[in-house]
Amino acid sequence: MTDLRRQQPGLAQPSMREVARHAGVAIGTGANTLNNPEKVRESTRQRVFASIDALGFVRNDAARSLAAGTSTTIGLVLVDMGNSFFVDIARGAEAAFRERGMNLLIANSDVAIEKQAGYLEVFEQARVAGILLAPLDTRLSGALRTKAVSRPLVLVNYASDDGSYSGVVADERHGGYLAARHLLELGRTRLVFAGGPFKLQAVAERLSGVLQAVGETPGATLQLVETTGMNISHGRSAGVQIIEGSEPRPDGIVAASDLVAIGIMQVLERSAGWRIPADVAVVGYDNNHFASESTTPVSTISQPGEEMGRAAAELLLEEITEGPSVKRRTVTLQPHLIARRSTVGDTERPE
Amino acid sequence: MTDLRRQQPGLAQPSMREVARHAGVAIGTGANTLNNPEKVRESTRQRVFASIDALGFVRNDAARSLAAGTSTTIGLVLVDMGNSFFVDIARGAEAAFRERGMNLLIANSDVAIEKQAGYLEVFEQARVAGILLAPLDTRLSGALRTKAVSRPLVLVNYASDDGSYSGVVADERHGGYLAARHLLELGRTRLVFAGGPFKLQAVAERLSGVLQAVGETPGATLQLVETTGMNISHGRSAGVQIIEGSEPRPDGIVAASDLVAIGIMQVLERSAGWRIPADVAVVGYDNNHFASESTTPVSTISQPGEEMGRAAAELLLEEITEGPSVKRRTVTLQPHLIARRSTVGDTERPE
DNA sequence: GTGAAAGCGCTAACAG
DNA sequence: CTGTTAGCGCTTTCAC
Repeated sequence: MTDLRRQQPGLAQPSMREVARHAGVAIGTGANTLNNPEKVRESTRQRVFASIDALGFVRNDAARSLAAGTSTTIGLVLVDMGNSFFVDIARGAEAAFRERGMNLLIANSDVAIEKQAGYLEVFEQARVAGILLAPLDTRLSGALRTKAVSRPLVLVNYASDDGSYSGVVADERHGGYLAARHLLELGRTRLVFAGGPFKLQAVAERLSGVLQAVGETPGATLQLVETTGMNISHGRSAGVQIIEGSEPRPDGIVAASDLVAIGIMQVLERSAGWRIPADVAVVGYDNNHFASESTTPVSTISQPGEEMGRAAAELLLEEITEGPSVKRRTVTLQPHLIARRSTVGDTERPE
Repeated sequence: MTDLRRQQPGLAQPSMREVARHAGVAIGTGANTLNNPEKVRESTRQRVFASIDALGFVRNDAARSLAAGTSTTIGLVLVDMGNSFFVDIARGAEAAFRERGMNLLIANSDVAIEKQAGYLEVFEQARVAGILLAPLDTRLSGALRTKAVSRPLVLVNYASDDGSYSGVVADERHGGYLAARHLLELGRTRLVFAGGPFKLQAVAERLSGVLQAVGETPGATLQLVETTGMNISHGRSAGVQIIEGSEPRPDGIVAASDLVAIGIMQVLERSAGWRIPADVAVVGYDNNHFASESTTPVSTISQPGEEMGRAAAELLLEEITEGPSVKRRTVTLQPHLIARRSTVGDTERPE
């Protein structure tokens, strides 16, 4: 720790044998110093650590995990590192593993199914202690069935269709319900749901929650605007459709993502001069970090990303500890509403 | 590939020995089938692959890398996965390594020096082929000098103070120059530079570029507003300072980050009613993904993140290939200006 | 082409 | 407590 020397990069690493010889002990004692310090006399330990420092020894983890048959690293295959929701998941999982002394290594599959498969195999081959997978919305089955998956594996943001993996998901339906309910409670009755494609499971569930809320409210109506994606540009075209839509004008919009919400708001305000939230209130989804940062902060449904990461980590640790006989299950976490100016106007003061 | 069976998770993995026995060949032949296919007769190879499939064999990479003394994975220690600039770097590096058949594993140090040190050690112990480090702006030296770093290591977004590591950086000074130059060319003469703290190297360099541009322009003036950080809230307080600042009003603002720019814009528009860009034009920095997505898209200096990742990957591959004798160097990449509505108004149509 | 054998660096008994 | 030893699963000569 106090030693500031730096190894010449590329030099051969000293082995435990060399450390042991340098310290004048047997190799087994050297190993015990690292793994079972209580089994080693204080003075011996000091000597060994001194040698470790002096030689710049770094334990070879490939050898360690080969011999011990265990690993202390966890692999996380993330569908999209550019999405703050998944970054939150990673952060939550990392914290949970860190508390157990385990390390989280992340691979970015970048919405490419073959990268996802490739990194799963990398982690398999590395014999990590376990794998966390935040997969693409579609075609998970293909990815997982193509190759043998023999490490403990837990899904995040995806429910295993056949119950063969534990997983953590957010209650999308409830999120949609919350969003619509919020608008209805503000007195809005002519709602629009915008997003898509509807075949995406998450979108379909959010919509079903919206439908439930609308159904519960006499006099409330719902218009559907399906988009081909969930980005800001899709939001813009949804905005155009809304403007050109039938009378009477909607007074509340549930967007299936914050990006869609922002795109819609830009078009409604700029092209049509609609005031937000006076003329129309807008709720987004995801609590993307910029949703609070746009000029009109967007009310949104916040996904419990960090909690989901933590919960997934707990499930995986369970599976690692208890072995394959563990009871597989899916944990559902609740999202919550964050009301901002796009629905409640200036009454809500951005902190 | 065509086999849909799935291993019981947790079952013992078959070894090459078992595969070889199953295929009726010697273990050495099994290894050759995988590593030197040309040395194995076609029919034998087929048999071995069939056994691999049948048994669900997954090569143990710990054993492989221990025996071979080489690895095919690269470690990337990222200071902040939540920052799209660093995500771009990761993406660029990943692509470059992928082309060489290497895998990129990412660790998020999350702006915590001890996590950075911890993950560096994880990668060291794993004997990865090389390490890419996007460190904290400050105190790099401490992190790297505390522990022996013996794997090839290349820095991203940081220049090694003593030239002992290769690295890739963006030309911050030029970025600052571009931002100020843009405002000056639009006829703005009373500029403000907002951001901070100024002791951050990147901020200081951006400022120096701004100073140069202002210095080159007769009649142009510059006012400094130092913030304690680079988030949106810091931008808001900078906005307040600007409003309360001395007459005459500034007509152009260079913010040291997009977040600061957005915070400033929110305050100026909402609290003071200044029109952007009519009264005051604002340039941000970083091209954060939401900069283009806010209601008034923010002109910005775009960091060449992906290119930096690629370049860093190339440097690291060089170092891995040529060994420690390789000539260390720092590659500087140029940022570029993206003009959006916050400076050029509606003449620039957001696509 | 194929097979046998010697480690890679470490862990985990077990014997002193 | 300390030292010895037998592998972990794979790569890699080197004979056959």
